[in-house]
Amino acid sequence: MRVLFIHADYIEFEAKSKAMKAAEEIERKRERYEECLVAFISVEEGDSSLLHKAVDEIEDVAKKVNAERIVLYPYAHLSSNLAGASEAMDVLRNLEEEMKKRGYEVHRAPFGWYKSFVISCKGHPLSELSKEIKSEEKEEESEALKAEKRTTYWYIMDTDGNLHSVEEFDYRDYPNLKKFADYEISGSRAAKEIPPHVKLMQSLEIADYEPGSDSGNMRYYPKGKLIKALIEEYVESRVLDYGAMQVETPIMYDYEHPSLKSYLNRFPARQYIVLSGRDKYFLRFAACFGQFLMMHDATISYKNLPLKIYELAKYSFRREQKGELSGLRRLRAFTMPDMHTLARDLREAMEEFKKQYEMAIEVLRDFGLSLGDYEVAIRFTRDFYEENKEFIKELVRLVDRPVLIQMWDERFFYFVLKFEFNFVDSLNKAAALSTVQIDVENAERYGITYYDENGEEKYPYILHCSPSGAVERVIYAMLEKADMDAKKGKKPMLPVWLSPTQIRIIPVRDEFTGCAIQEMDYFAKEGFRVDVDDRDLTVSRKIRDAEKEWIPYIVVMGEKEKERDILTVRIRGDGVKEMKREELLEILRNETEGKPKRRLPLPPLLSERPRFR
RNA sequence: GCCACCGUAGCUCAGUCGGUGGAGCGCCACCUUGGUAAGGUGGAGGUCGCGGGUUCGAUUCCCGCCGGUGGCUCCA
Repeated sequence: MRVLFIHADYIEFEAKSKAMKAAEEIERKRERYEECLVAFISVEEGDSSLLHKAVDEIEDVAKKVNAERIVLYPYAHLSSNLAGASEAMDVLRNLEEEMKKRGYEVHRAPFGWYKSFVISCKGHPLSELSKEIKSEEKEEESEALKAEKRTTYWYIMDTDGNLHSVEEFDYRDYPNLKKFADYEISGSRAAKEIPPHVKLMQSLEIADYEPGSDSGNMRYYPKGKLIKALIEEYVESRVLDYGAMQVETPIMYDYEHPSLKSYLNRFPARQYIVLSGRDKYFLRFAACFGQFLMMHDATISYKNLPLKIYELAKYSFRREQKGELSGLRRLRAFTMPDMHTLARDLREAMEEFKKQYEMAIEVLRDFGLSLGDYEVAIRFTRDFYEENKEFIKELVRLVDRPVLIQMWDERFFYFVLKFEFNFVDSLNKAAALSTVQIDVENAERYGITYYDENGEEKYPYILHCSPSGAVERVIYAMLEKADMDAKKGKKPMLPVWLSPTQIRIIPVRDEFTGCAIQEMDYFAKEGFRVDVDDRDLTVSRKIRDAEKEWIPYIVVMGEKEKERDILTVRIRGDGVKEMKREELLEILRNETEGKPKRRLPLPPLLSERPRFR
C-alpha cells in the first residue's frame, strides 16, 4: 500500500463521472472538509493483510500533525501494482472503520470515480509525506533482524584463543581493530571528507564516475581496465590451481522463479529490475543463483566432492542506497569473483574452509595487503563454536593477531561459520574483502544433492568463497593504503605487477629517442610494460610526470648511458642506481614472478597518448 | 529513501549584491635541445549541470530534476 499524506487547511472534491462499472454508489457528489489530514491511498495486491499496520501508520502521522479529521482518498496513481477493485474497496472501508474505532472523524472519497479536487496544503515540514506500507513477509524479516541484534555477542579472540569482551580488550597495539570493532558494533562513523582513493582513481586515470549511467556504475580508463584485468586473471588462476571449474551464468533471473523468490524474500535488499516485455527479471547480486541452478541439474557422486565451481560475476548488481555509494568502495555494479564448493559433510566443509582462508591471505598479500593491513572477523553460531573451539583458535593463530568474533545464539542467516578480511580506511570505515561462508541451508532450498557410497541422495554443505572480494574494492584498498603510505612520508605505489607502466624511459634529447625505443623493445619482448616519454619537455619535467604516475622504474637515456652501455634507473622510493639492462630485467622478473602479464594498455610513445582527465 | 552542502573552460577553482565571465594546470603553435619532481612566449577553448518560473534582461533569485559529497536509515 502506498499513501501520500497532505496536512490540509481544507480539501474540496466533486465526483464527476464513473471511472469503472464497479464504482460505488454515492449520495453527495460534492464535499468539503476543513483542517484535516488527507491520505491519498493506492491499495496494492495483498494489502488486505496489512490493515492494522496501515491503520497504525495513519494514526502515527495524524498524531504528529495533531489532526483529528481524516480524509481517505482513493488514488490509484501511486502504484503500478494495484489490487483489484473489490479488494481495494474492502481495504478502504475497513480502514475507515478501524480509524473510527480509534476515535477519529473519518471521511472517505468515493471509489471508482473521476473526481476534481482542490486542496490547500499547510506547507510545514510534516505536511507532505509519503509512505509505503510493506508486506508481512518483509515485516517478519525485520523482526528477525531485531532478534539477531538481541542475541548477538561480540568478543575479541587473542592469539592464544582466549575470548575478551570488546569493551575491555587492550587495543594499544591494534588501533585498527578497535576502529573495526566500533564500526561493526555501533556503526559509528564520523567521516566528512571525500575518501582519498576517489581523487587517486581519477588523477591516476584508473576509474571515474559516469554521469550517463546510474550512480555506482563506473567507467574504467585503459589503466584501470588493465589493473582490473590483471586482478581478475590472478584470482582466476588461484582458484583454478585450487581445483575449481570455471563457468558462466546469466546476469538476470526470473523474478517469479520459486527457489529464487524465497531467497530474494529472505534478503529483501534492493535489486535492479529488468523488464523483458511484461516479464520481470532481477539482475544478480552474486553468482549464487546461476551456480546453484547448474548444480541442481548436475549428477554428483561423493567421488566428485569436494566440488568447486568458479565464476567471475561481472557484473554483480546491488541497488545500494545512494548515500551509501562511495568511489570504488561501494558500487551498484561490481565484479565479484565467486566460488562455491560442495562438501559432503561438516568436516570436509571445514577442511576446505581453512584452505580457502589460507588462500585468501596469500591473495591479499599479492595485492600488497599483508596481515595487519586488514582486520579479521570470524562469525559463527554458538553451537558451532561449542563443537569446534579448536578450529576457531587455529584460524586465529594463522593470522597471528587478535580477531573480532561475532557469535549468535541462533542461526539467523544461511551460514554457521563465516570469516571476512576487512580493510579499515583513513576515514575509519571498514570494507569487507575476502570472505568464506559455510552454508547449511541452500542445498535444500535449491535441491542440490549428491549420491553417497550407499547410493543415497544427500544434501551437501556449500561454501561461498570470494578469495579477494570485489575487484573494484581491491583497487579501493590498494589506493587507500597507498594514500596512508604517502601520509607517512613513504612514496605511494601499486605492486609492480599491477603498475600500468613498469618502466618509463626518458631520452635526454630528441636524438636519444631512438635508443630509448630500442631499450623499450628489449623489455617489452620480455613481457614487461615499458614506454618512452618522447615529448618536447625538460628531463626534470618528464621525471616529475613519471613520479606522479607512480612508475616504479624510471630510466634516463643520454650520452653517458649510450657510451657505457648501461642504464641509469631511478627506483621508486630508493634513489638512482646505475645497472646493466640484464640486472633491471632480473629485478622486474623477481617482482612479478608468478603473476599474470598483460601488455601496455596505451600507446608506447607518450606523445601519442590522450589525456582522459 | 530522508536531510545538508556542492555543480562555472578538459582538470582544480575564483567571480558576478541580476546587465552573457576569470586564473593556474592541460591542449595547440612558436622559441628552447634539456641530466633526475614544473624552461619561456603566444593562442584556441564556456548554453556558468538540465528544465521551468520571476524579470526589460537570469550563470546570479525561486521551483523541479539530474549528478557529486557527507550524515541518518540500510548493507544477503
